[in-house]
Amino acid sequence: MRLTTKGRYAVTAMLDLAIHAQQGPVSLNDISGRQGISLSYLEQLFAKLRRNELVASVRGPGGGYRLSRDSGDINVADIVDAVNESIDATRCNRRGDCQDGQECLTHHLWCDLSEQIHSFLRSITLASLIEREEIRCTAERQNQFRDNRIEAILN
Amino acid sequence: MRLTTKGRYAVTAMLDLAIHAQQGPVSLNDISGRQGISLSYLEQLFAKLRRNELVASVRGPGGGYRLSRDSGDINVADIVDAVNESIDATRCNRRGDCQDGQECLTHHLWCDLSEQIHSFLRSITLASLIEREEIRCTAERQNQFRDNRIEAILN
DNA sequence: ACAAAGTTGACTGAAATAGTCGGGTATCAG
DNA sequence: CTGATACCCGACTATTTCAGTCAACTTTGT
Repeated sequence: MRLTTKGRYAVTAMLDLAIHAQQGPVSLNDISGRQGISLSYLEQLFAKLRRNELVASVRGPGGGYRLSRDSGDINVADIVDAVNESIDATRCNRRGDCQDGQECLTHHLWCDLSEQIHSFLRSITLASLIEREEIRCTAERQNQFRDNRIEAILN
Repeated sequence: MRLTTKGRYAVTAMLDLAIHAQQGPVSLNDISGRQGISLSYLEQLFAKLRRNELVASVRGPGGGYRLSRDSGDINVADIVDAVNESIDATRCNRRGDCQDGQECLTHHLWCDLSEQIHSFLRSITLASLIEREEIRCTAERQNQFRDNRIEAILN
């Protein structure tokens, strides 16, 4: 089981997308700027998110990505699963053939842990994250930061 | 955050140790045979477990390892932490400087997840694992398997 | 036509994993 | 005393994954 920057970046980017969704499609360039994630890497991640039908793309100028469903219908487990092939804690992918074709001594423990993590992440939707105070603050700060940069470039 | 065979092997080996504890020190050779983990790799893992004072060693013939405290006082989180440096889900190790010295958009989410996983693993002791039906069965099967092998060698 | 944006595939340096190997040292049994 | 058993330790390695880059291409709005 792994949860690395790949999964974390994906969730962060999706949340950024959800926050700025009301202003039409959001380009990866904007997300890259606000969240400090390299554009090329975002492209890789969004290819997977698109294949898993979590986002839809709009090509051409003014294009970008949209959530493919309501932010209340997308949970964190969906996102992590889309980019990390799986966040399973067992070695055998829950098949139970971890040792010589039979269950290893700790098979059930890892199954339980996997279920625990999954149900936790499944219980958290993008919509519920947007509600949170700290996240609204952080998002506000990031917009501010971007505005300052734009101003600096224009002057 | 990672949970790989390193952590899984460590827990499995410690559980094996706990199960066979009443017959004096358990050698890594025995654990290796029963659990299908390479001896050299076990040595690496037990060096860390010993440094974290989860086990104590007895050298010489008839030696092996003992749990350094009661199996009810050793939980799974202790073991995983001893071999994997940490099972933290955040990028910043909870410092909150994940993006340009400030908290990233999803910082609190990963903190919550880390806490969730940790408290789950902390709630499970070796003693409580031994109680479980499936584990008793698996352990019994592994003893059987070993006895068969010994018999085969003797004939 | 041009530029903005997504789409795709190949590539790479660095790190971690999952071990192996070879030599130690302590200690007990005979 | 000697040998076998077991822990102890450091160096080494093949493989995989991560995290990211780069280049070329297609689609589409103005």
